[in-house]
Amino acid sequence: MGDYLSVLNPEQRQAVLHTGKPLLILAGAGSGKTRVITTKIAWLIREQGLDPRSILAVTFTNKAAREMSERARLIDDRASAAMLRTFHSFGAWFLRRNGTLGGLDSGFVIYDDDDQISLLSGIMENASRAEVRETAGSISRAKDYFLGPADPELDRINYQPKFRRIYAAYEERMAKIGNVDFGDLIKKPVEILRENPEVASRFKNRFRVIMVDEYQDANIAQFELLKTISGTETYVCVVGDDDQSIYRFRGAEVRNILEFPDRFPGTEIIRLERNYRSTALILQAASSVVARNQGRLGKTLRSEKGEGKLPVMAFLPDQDEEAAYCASLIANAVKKGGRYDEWAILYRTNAQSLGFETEFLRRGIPYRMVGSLKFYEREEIKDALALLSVLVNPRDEVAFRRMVNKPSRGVGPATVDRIIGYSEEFGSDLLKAAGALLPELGTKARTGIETFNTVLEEGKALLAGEKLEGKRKRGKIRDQVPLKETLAAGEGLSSIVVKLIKDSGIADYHLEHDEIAGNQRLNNLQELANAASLYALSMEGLLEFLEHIELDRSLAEETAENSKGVFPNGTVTLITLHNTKGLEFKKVIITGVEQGVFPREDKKGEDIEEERRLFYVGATRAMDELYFCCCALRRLYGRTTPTGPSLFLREIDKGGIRVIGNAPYGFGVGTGKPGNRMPAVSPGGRWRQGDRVFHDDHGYGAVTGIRESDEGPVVSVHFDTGHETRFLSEHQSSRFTKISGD
DNA sequence: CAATTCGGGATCTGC
DNA sequence: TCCCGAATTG
Repeated sequence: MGDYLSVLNPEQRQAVLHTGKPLLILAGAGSGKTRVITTKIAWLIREQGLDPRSILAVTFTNKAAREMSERARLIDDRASAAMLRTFHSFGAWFLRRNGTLGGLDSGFVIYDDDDQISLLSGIMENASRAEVRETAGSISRAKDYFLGPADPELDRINYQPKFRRIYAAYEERMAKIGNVDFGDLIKKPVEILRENPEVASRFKNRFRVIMVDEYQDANIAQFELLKTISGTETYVCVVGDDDQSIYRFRGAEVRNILEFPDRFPGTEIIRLERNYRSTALILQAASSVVARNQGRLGKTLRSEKGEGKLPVMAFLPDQDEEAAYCASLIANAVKKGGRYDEWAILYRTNAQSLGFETEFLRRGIPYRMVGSLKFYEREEIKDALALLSVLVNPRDEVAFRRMVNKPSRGVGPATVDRIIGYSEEFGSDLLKAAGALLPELGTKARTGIETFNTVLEEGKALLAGEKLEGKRKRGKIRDQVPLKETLAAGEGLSSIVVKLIKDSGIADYHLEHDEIAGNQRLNNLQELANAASLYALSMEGLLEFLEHIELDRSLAEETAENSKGVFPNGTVTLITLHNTKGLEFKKVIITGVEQGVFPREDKKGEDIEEERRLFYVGATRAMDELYFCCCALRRLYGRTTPTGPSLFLREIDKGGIRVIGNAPYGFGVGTGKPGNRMPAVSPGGRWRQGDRVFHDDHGYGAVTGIRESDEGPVVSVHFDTGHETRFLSEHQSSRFTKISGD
């Protein structure tokens, strides 16, 4: 037996060697599940003589898919022929080949949330922005649950009677356009497979082994997809951890993992409970919180690393101090010989990253931000992508609307509506409809449409004629471009990206429109062109490029990161808690662990359980050191609000942590070091008699007293208007702003 | 049609 | 606080 098996512990080996019945691997954080999956793939090929092409491994993120592919290949090269994809990319792959069975042309573009909202706002004409957003969310959720507009159960998603009608209209519109949204990437394949048993059996025969990673994040539609492509002979193996299910908000269904044994009869379960990543004290802190959840299978993680250092709970006055504290921790550690890349700063929402960025820039601490680089959400990038979308799919109403009059070409909304109404006669082809409508338009609109059409036609010609005259044409185009040297066409597909953004005037538009960031915007467009250079200059290449962008937003991050230069000690990672899934760091600081921030104020019931799992995920990223930061004041929505320690901090075993700074009154701990007391905390936490306060309704006032009650400290306030009030410092503090005192 | 102003809402989380 | 869309204005 190969020595690649000897590095496994008994449970891992058991999981790798398991065959026959369906298998559910319950893998705690840091228990080596990726190693198990990759080893299993290699083992199946090597020892079981399986054709790699008959193995399908599904993950949720592209990062995970890439990592898995690399690691499997390291053990056995043939693993590269196995199909390793995310659920969504598998769906897209399926639809490109079999979409016609469901009335879908293979040249579809994937709509993201914004596009979805744009499309929907055309249907819900009088609705507010928020309402459209909400409805778009409902439609996505419905698709996650595999519910169509006619489904009786649809009420559970959105009980409004009109929702069905809107959902149906949306589907109809989308079908006419010939594109798909994220939900369709899962839902449509299932529908096609159900309606075409011969296709389904082809898949059931092709895939002898199907593995699903992070199974706790699967939604109902994804479960259905798994069901429809796995036959009686297919070996199904799912790996997951119910404690790490953090995507309920987008339809993930923990029940999938809880009920897996029922849905796949004969399932065997293997638990991986040895944790190789974190110290025992870190696991203890993480587990003591997640253990409060009701709906969980329950498992005991044991550390293989020894007790380690006490996790730290740092209480800080405000978010500026929080950033300063983190910066000092890191700077000191690096001074002692540590590396920047040992550290990660975790936060609940992207908005929290700003303070750290400022502080790190000021102190010269190198950092990188993961995930939040909303590169593809930038206006100029979306514009360029919309142009490319119209090129591959001239029925793309959303993209057409966005770009036909941008920059302004005298094509007003009335004209656009006419074109769209007229497009029926041209199989919804908007470019053809616009062309046909030309004679009826005024001079301004006519020249505008002509320009737009010409740009796209030339683009199309460039795509189609590449083999014959690609080189010659490229030269010519470069000459006619008015713009400075800033945008350079490179290899392959990048030439067409550059051509479109120049000729359409979008590059100039952004350069001039935004005096401050104009150049940056141009750089971003260049970045997009650079990314495109990896793809072939053809329709297929363009489709691949667009699909990659929609499904894997990390693409631009990597290029942007490379240009930053090399740091000898690496960079600190700034990252949202959600984005840390699957990652690990030596030292982790979880920031903003305050009630109202994490968990957010509006979370309760099952949502709180999900936040707890998120806490668990974050804490178990840490290998050696773990810190929690909790501020007494935080600026939220531009307003400074008093905040209290998160529920989760209260749930941690106080024996297993070290406290730094002033824990609020009633928190249950003094200061970390006995005998070295910090100044006594005031009753009522941050409130003291004599403090000046401000209240939105009553204006200015002063704290007149604090007394204890069953529910915690009660603060009395006398307003300058004469009005008297009392509030529970614990719960209602957020309505009062302290303006003096300390 | 573009520039300016005003007011309200937003910040979750992400394939 | 900031950003975006709608309304207002030139």
